[in-house]
Amino acid sequence: MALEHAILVSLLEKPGSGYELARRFERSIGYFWTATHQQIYRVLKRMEADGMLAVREVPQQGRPDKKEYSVAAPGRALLSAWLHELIEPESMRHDLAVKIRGAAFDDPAALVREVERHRAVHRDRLAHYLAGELRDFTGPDAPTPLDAGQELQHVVLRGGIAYERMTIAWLDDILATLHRLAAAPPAG
Amino acid sequence: MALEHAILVSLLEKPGSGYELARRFERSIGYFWTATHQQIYRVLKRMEADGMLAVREVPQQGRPDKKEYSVAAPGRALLSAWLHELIEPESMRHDLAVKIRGAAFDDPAALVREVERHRAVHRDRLAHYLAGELRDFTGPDAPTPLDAGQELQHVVLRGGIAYERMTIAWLDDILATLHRLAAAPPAG
DNA sequence: CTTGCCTATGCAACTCGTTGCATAGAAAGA
DNA sequence: TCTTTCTATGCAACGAGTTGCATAGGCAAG
Repeated sequence: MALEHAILVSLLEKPGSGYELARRFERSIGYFWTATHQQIYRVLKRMEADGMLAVREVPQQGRPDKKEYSVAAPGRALLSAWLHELIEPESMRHDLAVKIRGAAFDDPAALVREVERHRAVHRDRLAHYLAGELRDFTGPDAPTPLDAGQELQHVVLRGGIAYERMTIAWLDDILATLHRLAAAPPAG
Repeated sequence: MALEHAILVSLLEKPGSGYELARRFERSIGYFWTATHQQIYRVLKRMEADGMLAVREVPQQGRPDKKEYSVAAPGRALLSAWLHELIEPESMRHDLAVKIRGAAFDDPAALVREVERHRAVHRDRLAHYLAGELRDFTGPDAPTPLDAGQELQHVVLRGGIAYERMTIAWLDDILATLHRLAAAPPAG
């Protein structure tokens, strides 16, 4: 159950509403975790009922009121306990890999456009991460020196960058393989 | 719902029982997808009821009988339809990244052992993948030339290898960052 | 001879995560 | 003016995935 923990971290970094959290999960936190607003609202409600979070109703002008959540002491203790637990390393979980192995029983060439589409998405993500890195950590407008929290955010972002670069190189490898198979005589 | 598709691919590569599938999901298929035996049994039962799979009772000596599943024509059509669909690229989803950002609100140094543990797991996985690559694709006992299915399995395995290498490099980056933070004065 | 592991299948209960839908006021563009 | 988009929250239903437990014979180590 890591969504709880991701929410705690995000709210410690900055308190906010469910809606704001959902947008963060499309951006910085979403580099390594995704969640829809329904999931977030549901978990926020449960965590608040359990005393992990505090809520504050914030009236707004020209837009609906919001509920601003922040981390209460028990929530902080929960996060701390989790940080000291050992968690299992995760695997890749790529639908695309299933498709590629499945293509052996169908038409491999039909996958080319799909792989190219994925490549474009990952290329855009990489560009987005690199722009964020320049803006927040390595560019002229970035704070110097970085504090511990920023250093930790930066190393996570570097992970996202490395992941996208690796993925793009792999997708290129897949495309080269598909083209080789399409060019070669179809028997073995 | 990709577990269905992963099962179809695995059964097309070789028919087998739920138990055998569960073990494959710990190995080759598990490079990029995981599933427990309960999940697999449940999905197999549903897919068989839907006519996607055929079952054959296989009596065995010295061990319990097993149900050997194989892909029926509708299952093959289902897989083919999925292969021609466009799927969304996935994100990383690393618990560890959440922990690292959370460490800013706790003790960063306490994460060192956890990161080192993950590094050891990924190092072992990489060694395992490289051994498999040598055995099945690049070594002297590998078939030459590879057929299309083997080429596709190889490119998926290369993805796993690239992923593990990238992950190990990132974990080293994290360790270096944690040591730097521990050595530096704790203020900003 | 007892404990634990391997093969083999399965139920029950639960949480996690997705999809579709609904509400509702404000702003911006066609 | 009409439609779309943005902010903001939420329900209902379903499917995906996890955890604990149960059964049951064979095999091997202590």
